[in-house]
Amino acid sequence: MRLATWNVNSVKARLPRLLEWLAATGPDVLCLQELKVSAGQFPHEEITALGYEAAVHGDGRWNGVAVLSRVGLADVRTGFDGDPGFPDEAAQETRAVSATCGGLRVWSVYVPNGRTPDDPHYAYKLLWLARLTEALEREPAPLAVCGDFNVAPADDDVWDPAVFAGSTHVTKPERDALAALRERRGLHDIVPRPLKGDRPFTYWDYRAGMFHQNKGMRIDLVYATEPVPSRVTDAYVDREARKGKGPSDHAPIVVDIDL
DNA sequence: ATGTCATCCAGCGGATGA
Repeated sequence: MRLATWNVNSVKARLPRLLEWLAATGPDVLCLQELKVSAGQFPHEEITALGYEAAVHGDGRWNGVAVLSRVGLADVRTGFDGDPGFPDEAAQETRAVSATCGGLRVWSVYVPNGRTPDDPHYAYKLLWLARLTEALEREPAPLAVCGDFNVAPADDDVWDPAVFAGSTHVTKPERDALAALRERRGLHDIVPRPLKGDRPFTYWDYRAGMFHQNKGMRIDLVYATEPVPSRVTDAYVDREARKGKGPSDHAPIVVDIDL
């Protein structure tokens, strides 16, 4: 199985590149984040034409996630029990969707950004991760949780730790929340190889030539329970998809698994 | 690093979020 995840930063703006990438790369399952469309506006026709079914959770301008599959799409669930919402429980955002694809339970998640550690969105981010952890404990195996976690798990996962000192994505509470999520459900971090450079960054800010200088971050992650990690035959960040005209600011991760 | 991008609402630019 070829499993992939990609924050496309608007499925509408990225559609030509997404379709081209799907045809060229041929993932069996693709998790998408930051669709920025309602479920009704999702380009189902174009995706279906390439042989994929899509489970979509989106409500408009922000967020939005999907699971695309060409190996079956069953037991689709949008959101999860305990999703805290912001600014209150009732204002749930479209940040998680899950489905069973070819025997694998797959989640596509878009963790809240957090903005700054003193912002209410930061507390929301930590609560959201805690509630996600609880929801994942109720999920069957084998399980893969893929997406934009908006946390760099270690200092090596940012281009210069000094630049990020004290800012969101690298704080201890965020990293602890991520570690708890992994440990409580037995999830393993499937670290992809970079196609260039020594570290598998997945995100580079649009500004200041950050991609060109490889000043990136590893904030998109693929977590999976055994036996998936021990059956990975290859995993890489497709930095080619970050190049050229009109890219997302994130690159896809591609994982090949001999299930 | 704060150099861009996408979106919305209102209307061709500013606010918002990342």
